[in-house]
Amino acid sequence: MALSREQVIGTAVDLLRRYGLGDLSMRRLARELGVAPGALYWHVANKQELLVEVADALLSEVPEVSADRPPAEALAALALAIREAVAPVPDGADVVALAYAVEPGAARPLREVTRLLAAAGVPMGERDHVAALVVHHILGSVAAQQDRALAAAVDPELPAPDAVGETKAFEIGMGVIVRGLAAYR
Amino acid sequence: MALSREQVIGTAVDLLRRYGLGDLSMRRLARELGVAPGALYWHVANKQELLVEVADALLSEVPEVSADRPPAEALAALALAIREAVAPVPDGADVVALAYAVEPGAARPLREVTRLLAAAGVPMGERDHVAALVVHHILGSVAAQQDRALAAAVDPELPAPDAVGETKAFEIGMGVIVRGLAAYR
DNA sequence: ACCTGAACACCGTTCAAGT
DNA sequence: ACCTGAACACCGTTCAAGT
Repeated sequence: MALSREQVIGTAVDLLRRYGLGDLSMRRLARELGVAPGALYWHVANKQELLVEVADALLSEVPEVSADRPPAEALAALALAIREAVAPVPDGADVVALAYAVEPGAARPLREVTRLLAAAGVPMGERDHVAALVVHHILGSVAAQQDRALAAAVDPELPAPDAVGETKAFEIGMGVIVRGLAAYR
Repeated sequence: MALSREQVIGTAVDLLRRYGLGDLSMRRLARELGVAPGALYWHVANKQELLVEVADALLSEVPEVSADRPPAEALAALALAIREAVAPVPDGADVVALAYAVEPGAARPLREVTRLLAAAGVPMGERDHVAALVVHHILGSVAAQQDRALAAAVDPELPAPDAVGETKAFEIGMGVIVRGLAAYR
């Protein structure tokens, strides 16, 4: 049976989950699928397009946030949920950051951030920029954690990041943002 | 005369300033210096170490912030200064983000962020995490701007980012953080 | 329509051997 | 001490030619 675009993206997600971005090359992906490297270019235009699709796949797993809470609280919960979807995937933050840079509003959970900011009283002209702050905090914090995990794997002298501590650190920053939003009410 | 480590780093900075990360390869750098690729490895351990040094060089240009202002105001000025040092260098945000991940406190301006947060009343255990929020906002915002600039260069349909608007967008996010810090006083 | 084979123009890193 | 030459094990992308 012929290769499909979904199959290409799905295997790319698997490869990322298992080995990280370093092993997600077009050639390695082709080998995994049992085809020649050139075959992939019938299904995706290039590697960048593939990575955007991979990021969308990761973010599609973020659960929808319940609407019956105060917006600031819902925002904190959503940020945590995005974090939890991206953090366990090696280099997940880098991949999502690339996709967000290319098209900020492509993935549903990221659009939801903007929607909650609207509900929190952030005016139109500022919404997207505050959303960017929230997204950069999520991705920056996850990327830093993942870099530390990588460094600890290479050099056993270094301490491995502990998940609870990292989440706490993230929430401290998120708290500053949420308190900063109070001024909009 | 023999090659020096400073010469290697300096030429790497030049290459980054002129052509971006895509053209800052060890082989291209060696060609620029008129040596064989292997020669570089006498002066730097590997490419990652080189990039950390490049990031330090970029950040060393950030002017010191005057101490006679209220800390929150000084922090906003410092953030803007860091932004202005990194933004004109293609892929500058990526390079500095890598260095910050490897050793967060290595560069002076980044340590200064933490110092100003202390002055703003942020307690010890939270300082580094709020500093991370500020740094991620700076680097995330610059990286997004640089990605848009790249996209516009490739596809002339897309609008080129305008520097004034980008700075305004950055300051909106920075304003949220600064107001969030007021709770610590 | 979908894929192969082969090529093009690259990478980072290592290391014996030279000066 | 410092560098060359040459190799190793890779990259992303293109494209004529095949089925």
